[in-house]
Amino acid sequence: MAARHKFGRQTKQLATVWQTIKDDQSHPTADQVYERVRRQLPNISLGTVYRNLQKLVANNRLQVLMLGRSQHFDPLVERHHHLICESCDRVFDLLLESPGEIRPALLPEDGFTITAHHSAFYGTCKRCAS
Amino acid sequence: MAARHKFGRQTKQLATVWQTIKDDQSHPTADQVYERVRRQLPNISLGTVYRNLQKLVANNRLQVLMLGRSQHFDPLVERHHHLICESCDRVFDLLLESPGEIRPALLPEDGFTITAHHSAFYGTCKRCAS
DNA sequence: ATGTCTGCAAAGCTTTTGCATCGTT
DNA sequence: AACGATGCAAAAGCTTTGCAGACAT
Repeated sequence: MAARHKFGRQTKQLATVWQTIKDDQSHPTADQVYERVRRQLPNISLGTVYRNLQKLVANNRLQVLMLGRSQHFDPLVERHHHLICESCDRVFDLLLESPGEIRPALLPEDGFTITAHHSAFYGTCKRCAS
Repeated sequence: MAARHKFGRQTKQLATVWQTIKDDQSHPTADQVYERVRRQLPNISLGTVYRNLQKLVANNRLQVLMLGRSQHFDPLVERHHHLICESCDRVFDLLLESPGEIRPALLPEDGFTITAHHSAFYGTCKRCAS
């Protein structure tokens, strides 16, 4: 009944996954996290990495970004958007000045050229609200 | 070398896929298109549906929207955004008044409640541009 | 002691692909 | 006749899951 129950048990696998990703700005995939964590815990399994990443997402310590066919994990959980280079596939965080207002100064290295964008709005439709 | 070469051959599979989706606003997945097309061409294969959908995308007759783990196809190819009901998973098109300006009047049935949104901007980073 | 978490491997789901054959041009 | 498209089935890529044993509390 202690507060930490909601986070489940403290295992070295979970701790290592978190340590590996908490300051990472490269938006790694589960597999990339697996490869890095493996250097410290050679016996960890990919399934465990997935389960721990899910747990961190459920506890709001990570955000998931779906790109192509894979999930990318982002320790920046405040609402923000993404800049995706179609040439090297790197992903940059794009912070907002105020809701809906983009801060151009944060375009990476001041040199990102935007050629397309897409926005998705999530919520509840009229039919489901009633 | 005729102009129609760029569209490839005219097969009844391609024609049926197109007829099935061209006026559809429900953003069906490949599998949903397959199920509908199958009612007219019972022997069509899922692989053929995928190949024809790809062809229509390549010819700019369809747009792809990645949601969760699946591709959704949209015959509305002008730049627009999406409204996704998290309760029933329906997807609504959201047109723009001018680039970057959302037209609230188009919120489906005037009754869609937005709780979250995410934007992705695509382009070229400084490193790749040089 | 209890029940959660782990490693392993198998299965799942969506999408792609190899190949022999069919059908358009 | 030529070669692009099809059907079938297998494979691929990513993620989830069943299970028996290990571990945290």
